[in-house]
Amino acid sequence: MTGATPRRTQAERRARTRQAVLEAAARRLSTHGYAHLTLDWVAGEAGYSRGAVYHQFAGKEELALAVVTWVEETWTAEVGSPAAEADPVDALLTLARKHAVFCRRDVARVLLTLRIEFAGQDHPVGRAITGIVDRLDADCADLIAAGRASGVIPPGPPPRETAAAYTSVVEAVGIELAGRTPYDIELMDRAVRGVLGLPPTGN
Amino acid sequence: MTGATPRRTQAERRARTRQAVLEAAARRLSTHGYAHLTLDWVAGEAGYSRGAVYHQFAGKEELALAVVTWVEETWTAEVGSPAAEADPVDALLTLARKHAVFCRRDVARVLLTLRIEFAGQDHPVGRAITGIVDRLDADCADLIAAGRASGVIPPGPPPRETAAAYTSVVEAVGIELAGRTPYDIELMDRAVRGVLGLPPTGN
DNA sequence: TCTCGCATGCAGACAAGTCTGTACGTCTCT
DNA sequence: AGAGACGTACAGACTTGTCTGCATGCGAGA
Repeated sequence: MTGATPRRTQAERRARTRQAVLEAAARRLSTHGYAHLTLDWVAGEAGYSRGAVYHQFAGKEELALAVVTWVEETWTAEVGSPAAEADPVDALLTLARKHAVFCRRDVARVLLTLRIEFAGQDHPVGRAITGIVDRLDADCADLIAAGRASGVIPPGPPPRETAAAYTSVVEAVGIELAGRTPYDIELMDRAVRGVLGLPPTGN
Repeated sequence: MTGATPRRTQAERRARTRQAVLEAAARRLSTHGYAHLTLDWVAGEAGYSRGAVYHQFAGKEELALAVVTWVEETWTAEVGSPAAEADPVDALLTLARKHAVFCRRDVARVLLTLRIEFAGQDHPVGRAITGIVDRLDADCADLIAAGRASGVIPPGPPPRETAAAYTSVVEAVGIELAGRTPYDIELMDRAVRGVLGLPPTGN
């Protein structure tokens, strides 16, 4: 029995189930949000029952938090880390472009959807999202301040406000133009350059 | 005898109740979304019971739709109409600035919240929102095309995509920097100019 | 102007549906 | 055979929508 037999180890079986549930939940969260996320739908979509979901995750909230950390790790690997360059301008422009590419996937909406849904509330999922966004905002503010200090970024509003505008613009353009290649990247570039005060055609 | 006297006509009484319910629902929708909107909370916040809400509106969905049309009318009066100018560039820049001012109010988030919540679904409330947004997108696309034709807006991606980027940027910056005067308007200007391909400092 | 009958605004109780979380049984792997 | 993965039945909580009853405003007639 060496062929495609469903002969799996317990750990592999568990990991496979967990991943299937995680992806189904991410897909549902990105389009319907947390409130409309029913564990019955997630389990069925993943090919299991609710019992399996509860065996893998403590509950609905834990599942959503797992999705958030999973998406964040994916985002950091594909967007955040590649954009860690020396030059602040390059870093900010690269981050924006990479994010536009990242948004071509359906799960990219998860963070935006949950952030909007839990804005102004005190919920563990909302806190996780704001923690991620706040860190990103702070990093971008530092980059902007450094760029202003070295002269590669023209002066303007305070770094915190400029960074807030930068991240919100990156998020919005990425989601709104998701998949409309190649205009998603071009318009992302335009918007970011505008916020930072850079000249239109610098590439 | 304007507030203390409970001697009011029926029509006035009805209008007062309806407005109180409408405002409470708008506040809740902007921060918690449709799914977390409980009629019990709305009624209590407005100073009535659920029976009053059901007497004024056919149900939860009708209430949300009424909030949407109310917010849209307010937005059109304060943002859309004042921005109807002859010059496309002035119209787009004025619209963005007026929207930044509009976003300083708490109910401004309603359209964004509901749009995100019902994205990718088939729901009457979602359809109402997308209808509003689509009309605005189309109008902005026409403005951009006209501006390109007359030469006041430099060439770039197709008007539809540029308009989508424009509206999403206006929405995002307005919400994210709501109230941070005067940087909300300045960064709104920067972002919009960037999307349209206009030079940074033209004011 | 007073009063009576009707319509309307509004509150509370009730029924029905939905979802979460838990308990327990079954099957598969070690 | 024991342990873990998974399915199913059940209880509890929450919300929507409806229905009934009471209070208040409005118009007609004496």
